[in-house]
Amino acid sequence: MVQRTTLNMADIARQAGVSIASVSRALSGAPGVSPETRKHIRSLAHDLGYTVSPDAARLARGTSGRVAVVTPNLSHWFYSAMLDGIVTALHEVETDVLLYEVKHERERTRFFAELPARRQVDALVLIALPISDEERQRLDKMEVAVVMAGGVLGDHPHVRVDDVAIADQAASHLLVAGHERIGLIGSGGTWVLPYAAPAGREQGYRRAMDRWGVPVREDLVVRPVWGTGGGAEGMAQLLCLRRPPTAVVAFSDEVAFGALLTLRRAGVGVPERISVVGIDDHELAEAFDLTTVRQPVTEQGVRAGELVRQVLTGREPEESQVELPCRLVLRGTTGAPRPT
Amino acid sequence: MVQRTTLNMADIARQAGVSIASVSRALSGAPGVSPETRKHIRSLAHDLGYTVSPDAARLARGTSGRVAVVTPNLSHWFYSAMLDGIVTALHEVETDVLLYEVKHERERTRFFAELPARRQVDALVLIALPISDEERQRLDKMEVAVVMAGGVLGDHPHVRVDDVAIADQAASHLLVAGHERIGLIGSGGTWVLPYAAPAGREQGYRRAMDRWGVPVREDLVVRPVWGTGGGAEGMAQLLCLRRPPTAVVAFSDEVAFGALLTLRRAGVGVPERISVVGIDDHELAEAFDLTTVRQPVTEQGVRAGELVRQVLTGREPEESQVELPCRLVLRGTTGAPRPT
DNA sequence: GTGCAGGACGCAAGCGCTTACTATGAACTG
DNA sequence: CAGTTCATAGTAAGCGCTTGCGTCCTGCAC
Repeated sequence: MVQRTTLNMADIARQAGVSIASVSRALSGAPGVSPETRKHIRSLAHDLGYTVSPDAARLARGTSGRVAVVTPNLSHWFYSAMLDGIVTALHEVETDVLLYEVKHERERTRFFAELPARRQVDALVLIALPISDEERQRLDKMEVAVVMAGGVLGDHPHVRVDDVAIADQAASHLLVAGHERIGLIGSGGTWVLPYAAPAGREQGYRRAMDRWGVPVREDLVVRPVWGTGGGAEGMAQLLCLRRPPTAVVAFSDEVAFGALLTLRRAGVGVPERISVVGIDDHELAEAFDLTTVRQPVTEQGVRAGELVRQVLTGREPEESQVELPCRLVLRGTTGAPRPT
Repeated sequence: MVQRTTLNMADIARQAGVSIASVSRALSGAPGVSPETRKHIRSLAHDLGYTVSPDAARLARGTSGRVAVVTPNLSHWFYSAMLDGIVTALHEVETDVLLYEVKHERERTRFFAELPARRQVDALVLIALPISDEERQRLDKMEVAVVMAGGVLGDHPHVRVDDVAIADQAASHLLVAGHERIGLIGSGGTWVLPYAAPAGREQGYRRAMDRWGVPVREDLVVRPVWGTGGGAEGMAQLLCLRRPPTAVVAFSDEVAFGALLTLRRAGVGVPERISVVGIDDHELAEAFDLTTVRQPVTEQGVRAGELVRQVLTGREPEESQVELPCRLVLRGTTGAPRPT
């Protein structure tokens, strides 16, 4: 026997001198109560500090007004900026967010295995999380709506940027400036399931080079592990070459930061000797004075949140596969190649 | 009438040829069912992909196994690293996390006003969120457990670092190296309710100076707005002085990053001409080669998560006011003052 | 053989809501 | 003035679970 501890809908009903049903209707906005009654009940509820129990409501109604957001990582800028957008958008429509972090392969497997337990949510937002076919099938079989933020997942609604185009822009910028020996610090991909971005971005780099008729020198393409450390290492690798590149495209800003660190330590002038362009426009890119191609991360999150809302509202969203534009942000780490 | 869409406990009961009560007991681990029956029911439930509805369980039982985490900001490193720790710790004990972001004063007010609605959670974790007295009282009156992560809140359990000590360490490092003209880039505090860190850190700076008998020159103390931009501006301000400092303590690493940018642009050698020390050990501090005082952020989150668990388990935590140690991380932005 | 303890299980009363259905009376219509 | 209509309000049947209590049965002591 659990001690009754909070106010009840019945308490409100009693005090207002109406039935529980009326209270429910008044509070939920459903029709069937006169404006005055509604107002009276509402103000009473407010004064008493009463609010409808979401759990009971969910049980009775069948939907929870709750959404789960699943992210592979919380402490990295990209994911948290995305999350920020999602939460902001969802907050506006009074939708609660349940947060799940699945860092490792194992956790992911487990998460999807336990997914049925999560039927406490109406929808699932995946932040750039790659999943296996089997997991996708499980998802499809469930009655939750699924939205992908920062990627693609079958026919589910999604929001993302064009990774190929984004890297193409980065490389093109260097090509336009006259660079030819352009390196790429890509990503080693230590994941079991591949994230979409690395492959797409490498492809974009190659596409741009192709278009300009500049052959890709494979020794200028390195793939260290992801992150600042990897960037530093990758850059070091490139510096060891007989003829280092005059410019590099970094797979992401974080990688570029690492590359810049190596260059600074090596006493290599940026952009005099080597130009560096990143991808993402990390919140600290400006502090590094890094030229980069900006992808609107928080906005992607917001859009994803809106997609969720639309899907939940029932009406099929006008446009459920959103692709946001990216654009070059010129700062101080790129310039023309030094005349030989 | 909502269409029954998922499996029911009744479905399982029927198939297993037992009563609903037995299924509930078998699945929840409660006593009262024979080991064989339990096993049978469990495997059946597993095969059918059935899981107990958390909502119904909560309704019937009165507790939700859900915790709300409230943060003023999601996209900044500090908060998301903290969140990361909290989520990780809570994930281990199967506690779901509801996430709330309250960016502005107004949202905060609203959040606390609506708090009763949140009785869907068993506990509340506040990430370094300053709240008003009135709000605190509301909190105290509610039956939720409250844990503060990265700060103090009345007698509630909390995890944090000593901001005074942390800034003291930063300044001392410079003093030991022989600096005397040490600037402070603090924080302007545009918040209505003051965050604890700024004041504490400024105090720590002053304490260290005092201890070394070095008078604080007020013109060397600037308080721009928080963040990288503020840091850049604050540093610029200091550079304008007739005699700029030979070293600066930045209120946080992000501020230090901005300061470094200004110095680089101004062509001022770091640390030859000016040393810079930050506070926090931001995930990118290493990329900036920034000397800083490290505070264990994610770990604070983890500890906060553990506090929640303890509080929820009922047993009063052995130690509910945790203060984690910080330590200087030497990197390349500090050195001895240049001999005059 | 009788009595009793105790384990395994079913019954049924909620938990706090939503909502289909029904009742009531006021406002209209012809 | 009877006959309708319609807005408002109440009744009560669940939603899917937990749990106190009662029942039954087996095993054992006397």
